[in-house]
Amino acid sequence: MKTRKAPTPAPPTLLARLRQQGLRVTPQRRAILGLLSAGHGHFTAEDVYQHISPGMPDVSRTTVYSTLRDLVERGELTEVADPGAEAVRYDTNTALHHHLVCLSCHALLDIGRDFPGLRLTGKEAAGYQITRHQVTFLGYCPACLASRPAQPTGDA
Amino acid sequence: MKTRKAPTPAPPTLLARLRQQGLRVTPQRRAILGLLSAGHGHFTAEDVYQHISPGMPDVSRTTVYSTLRDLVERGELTEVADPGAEAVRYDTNTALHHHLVCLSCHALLDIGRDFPGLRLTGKEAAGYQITRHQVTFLGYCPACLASRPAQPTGDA
DNA sequence: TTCCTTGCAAACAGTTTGCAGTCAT
DNA sequence: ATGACTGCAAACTGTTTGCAAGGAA
Repeated sequence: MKTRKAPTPAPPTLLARLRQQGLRVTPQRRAILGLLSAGHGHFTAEDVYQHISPGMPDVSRTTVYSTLRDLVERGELTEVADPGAEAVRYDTNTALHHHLVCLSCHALLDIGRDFPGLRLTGKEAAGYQITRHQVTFLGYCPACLASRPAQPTGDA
Repeated sequence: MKTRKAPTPAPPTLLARLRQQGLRVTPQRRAILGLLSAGHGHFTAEDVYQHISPGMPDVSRTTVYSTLRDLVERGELTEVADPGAEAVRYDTNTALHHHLVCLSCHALLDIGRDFPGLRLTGKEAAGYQITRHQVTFLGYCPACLASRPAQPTGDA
């Protein structure tokens, strides 16, 4: 999709940022980061591996895992909390946002805004230093709703 | 703590509820449910196993896992979402509440109230049937704060 | 008696690690 | 040239499954 356009000056990409942190830019990392930068998605390590394998037959899962871990450590990626999920999913959107998750198929949607009033009292915080908060809406996606015997509309 | 008081009529306990659903009450289940009912905690399967092993040397992890799964399926237990956690943690508090989690040691605190305004617009919900929501506050617990080189107070 | 439940052992999925060769710098 | 990075294979952890014996109803 990106076929040698005019020589635009390279923006301070994820790649550039990592290079500055002393990480070496290898073809594998280039591929992984390229995928992650391509759009805001939620990938599992396996997803990443499958996506880049075609164009890079030699990649190993090991490298994918280690690169993802490096990115998380550097705050360029966050892990998505999803009970019942088989594998860890990584979120390329590190800005404050929330999620809507399907309890059945684990489809994941971003909710790109924050909600006011999500603050704990000093007592509730119990000495914790809170760095962020995350709201997860749980439910059933349209597809799963269609193939289910109608969920009760909720009893609470 | 509960040492044979006056013969109060047995309340509709977890145990009773399960019996009604056709589940058989075995000593193993009695032990597991006893632990879970004892207080509102957050256990991993291994935790449960370790807790009941002393008084019941024959329990197997298999039974613990299968019982926990049954309980989740029946809505008597919920899985706690915690990115970075090694194992699934089960929450005996199925009422609407939220969590405060330590990013370092994964200590988990209940926030026993809801927050107003946590509703998605129809557009945001995108056809999902939302059944519940969950707020997770992430940060560092006092203990981890003490053993860390002072976290930045937060840049946002 | 019936068949749900248990526990063992083996299977599994996701992820991590040890190590020697390779490559970015 | 140097040491970070890679990839293979094996190790590991948490969890699930197959199956025969056992126990609740």
